[in-house]
Amino acid sequence: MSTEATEPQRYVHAEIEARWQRYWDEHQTFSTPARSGSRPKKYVLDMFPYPSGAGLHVGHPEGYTATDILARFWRMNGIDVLHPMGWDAFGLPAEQYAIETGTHPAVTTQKNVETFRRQLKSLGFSYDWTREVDTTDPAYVRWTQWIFLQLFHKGLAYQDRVSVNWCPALGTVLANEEVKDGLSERGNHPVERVPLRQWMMRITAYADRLLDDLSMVDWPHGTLTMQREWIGRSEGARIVFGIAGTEKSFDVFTTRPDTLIGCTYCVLAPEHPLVGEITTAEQKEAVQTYASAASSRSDRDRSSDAKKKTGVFTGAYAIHPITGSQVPIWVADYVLYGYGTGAVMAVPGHDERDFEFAKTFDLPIVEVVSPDGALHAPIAKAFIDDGIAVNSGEFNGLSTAQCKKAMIEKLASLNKGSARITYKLRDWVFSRQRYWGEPIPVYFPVQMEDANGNPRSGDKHTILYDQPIAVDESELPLRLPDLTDFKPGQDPAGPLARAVDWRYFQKDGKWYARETNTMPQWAGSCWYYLRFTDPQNSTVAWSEKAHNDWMPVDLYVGGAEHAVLHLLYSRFWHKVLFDLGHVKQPEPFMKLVHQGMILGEDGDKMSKSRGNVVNPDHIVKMFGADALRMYEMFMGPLEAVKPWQTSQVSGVVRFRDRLYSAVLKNDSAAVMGEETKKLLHRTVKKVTHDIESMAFNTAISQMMVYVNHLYTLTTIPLEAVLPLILIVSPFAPHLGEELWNKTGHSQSLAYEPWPTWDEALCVDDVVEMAVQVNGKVRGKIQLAKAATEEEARTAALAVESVAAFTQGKQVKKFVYVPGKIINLVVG
RNA sequence: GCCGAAGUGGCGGAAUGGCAGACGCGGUGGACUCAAAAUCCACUAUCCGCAAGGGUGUGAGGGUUCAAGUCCCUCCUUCGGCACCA
Repeated sequence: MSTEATEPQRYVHAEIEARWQRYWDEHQTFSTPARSGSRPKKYVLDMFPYPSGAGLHVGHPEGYTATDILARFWRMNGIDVLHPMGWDAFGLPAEQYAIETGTHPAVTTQKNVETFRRQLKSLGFSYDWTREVDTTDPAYVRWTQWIFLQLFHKGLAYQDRVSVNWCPALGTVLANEEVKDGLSERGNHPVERVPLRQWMMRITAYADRLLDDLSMVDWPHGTLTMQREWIGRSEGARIVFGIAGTEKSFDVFTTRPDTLIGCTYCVLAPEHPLVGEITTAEQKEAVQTYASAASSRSDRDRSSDAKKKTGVFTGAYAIHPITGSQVPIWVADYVLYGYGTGAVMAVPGHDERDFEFAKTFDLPIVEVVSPDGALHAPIAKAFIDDGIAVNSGEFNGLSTAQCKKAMIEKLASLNKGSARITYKLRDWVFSRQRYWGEPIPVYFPVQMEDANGNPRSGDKHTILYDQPIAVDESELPLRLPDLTDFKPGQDPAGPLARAVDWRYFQKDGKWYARETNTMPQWAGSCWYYLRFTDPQNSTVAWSEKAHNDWMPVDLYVGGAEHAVLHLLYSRFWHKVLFDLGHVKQPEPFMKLVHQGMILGEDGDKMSKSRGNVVNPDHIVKMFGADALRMYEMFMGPLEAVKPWQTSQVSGVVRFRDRLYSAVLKNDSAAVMGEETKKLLHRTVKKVTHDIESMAFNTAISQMMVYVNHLYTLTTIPLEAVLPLILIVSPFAPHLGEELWNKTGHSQSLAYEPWPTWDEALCVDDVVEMAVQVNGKVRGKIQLAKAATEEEARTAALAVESVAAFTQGKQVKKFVYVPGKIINLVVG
């Protein structure tokens, strides 16, 4: 026999990985099983990507590898797994590219999807590719529009004129969170505030349920907090203030009704409709100037110089609902029109902002809550904590909690107020003035000036936006018209307004106009997890059976950047669908995990401009898909933010190659020694537990320990490596399949039962224990776990290195924790 | 400012209150080789010491405990999120 023949073969990743990927494709290894009901299921979901032109980024495979490991692990545990992938493919970049080059967004999208699919396939993920969905596919859009209509029919989708962030350069409205310092987050174009007709989603109707049902899900603590904060429920009171000399009144919202007696002035938001009505002639000019200046500034600008308080007196006075005294009414932009009632009662003694404002404009400050019941005038700073009511007449002496209650009762009896709950959460601006989104399936009657006119040829007409008509479900999907010019233009109606043949149509001799706004990118991602259960269904969005088979999502993995918006919008739609009976659980995502961001080698966020982007194609080519997968899992805890280091990849490459050649050296006749057997069982146990708790880095480390041990053996028994092949396979599936095949198996290991362990082999009867003297390790002993305290003491004192420190001293205390530690306290 | 997460060798990181630094990268030495690469083996927190051994050490300072990276208090730094929410 030649030396070459006995030399273990090298692991040629390019050839082996391509071969197994082909095998999985040809054998449909990962097609989703038909559910019979007798086996448990797991729905393992990744946040699907936006297929950008830049292709996959090393950040993507991090979460995808984590879910793939669990999907493969659960299959091997006899669980039916749904593990799909798709594309969140509407969005601004494709449209921007279309504007620049004239290439249709559908063409760009298709090309990008192909790149993403090829790249994901090259990583060996066990997705069921027959379930792929694409949010831009008319067969998908159809059902997004269908869900919109359900919301519309329930009165949850409505039109309103709202002051929005209009970006003329992008020709679209941006969400507050998409605007940074008066510029658009994408492209840095200037943004202005203008009132526009918009489609809104009444998410506020679901505020309490969105808040309460967070108790039903297993999500990261921080994400739950962020959602709660975003909803921002706050309990307080609505209080009515009359306006002196008129019949008019206004409501304020306060969380501190107990401080009402200390109210020395009121403040209206500049946008408040009463401002124009109550301002006196002398103050008119100043107020108008102030209000118009405030309205032209963005929310962000208005809040950026929050420290400096500005405002103008209206000349009008409000009547205090309890004392009947008159307090001045001011206008100031620290009061937000969009929150509460857009008006506040100012209690400078007990609110920091009111205090600053009162100081600036020399308004009176009264103490009505005291920390100790005594009086402290003048007050040096606002006392905002709970205390005891003072200077409050009949309420004096009450605690803050008692006083709140008493004040609300008093107000109610006077018909001047009531308990009230307010939310920070606002309704969702749902329309976009863009081309590349789902058309909103609504149309409006058109009134022609000349009854024989044709709106398509520009004859004068009026669109009756207040009479929206839903497109009939049978006509869905309402497709986008083909355009060649995607430029946004001046018209806030968006590019679709130019497709006049599409926009205007006749029915029964009357003209109608389609809605030219489109849906936001969130729409498609709000319900894709439902479509994955039944992606090809052409009669319903998903069948009841498909829903029952797979919902809810058991594990959802994605970036923390979606902690609020995507997850909140998605939960909102889900709850609406729940109320309509289309889904059966109130919450869609049971367990949520955020993978941490992967930074560049320089420790900065990866970005093209920094030039620190790592392309997964390059890593796969150099080291192989299994190496990339294992490296990303070995880098550190999944949730942690961590820097990429290409030099570290060689560690997992060596591990893979050592494992490969150790297995190939196996001897089927050899029997495991006791030490090997114990370590194998412990390794299987630890890897199993670590996968379940998603501690992939320590699972890999344990397998490395085991492989290192195999290298100390002169012969490696086959029985010592078979379980190893199985437990490494979720991490390195190509390696697993190759070795499973080379150890005489003709079938894929994808459904091979997961190895078990013998607990008895995982515990030692005799352990090495450290012996401490005054907390410092001074020696080691071998001791039975069952040893008595007396045996332990004798053994410990017999150790020479220990005796050196106890010599001539008295043992004041003897600490013995069996199997853990011995500590001699001497003095 | 508020909320959240985190600070451990040269680097990534590990450690149910019980021997800090598993595992990996890098480094040093050795084996193999004509030589190199690859591979294999050993060592590798730091200070004093020829060694045996000892001292110090988990962002800083206190505390609880026989015992603290881990629990408590004060502070510093970094990252992420929110930001006049009445």
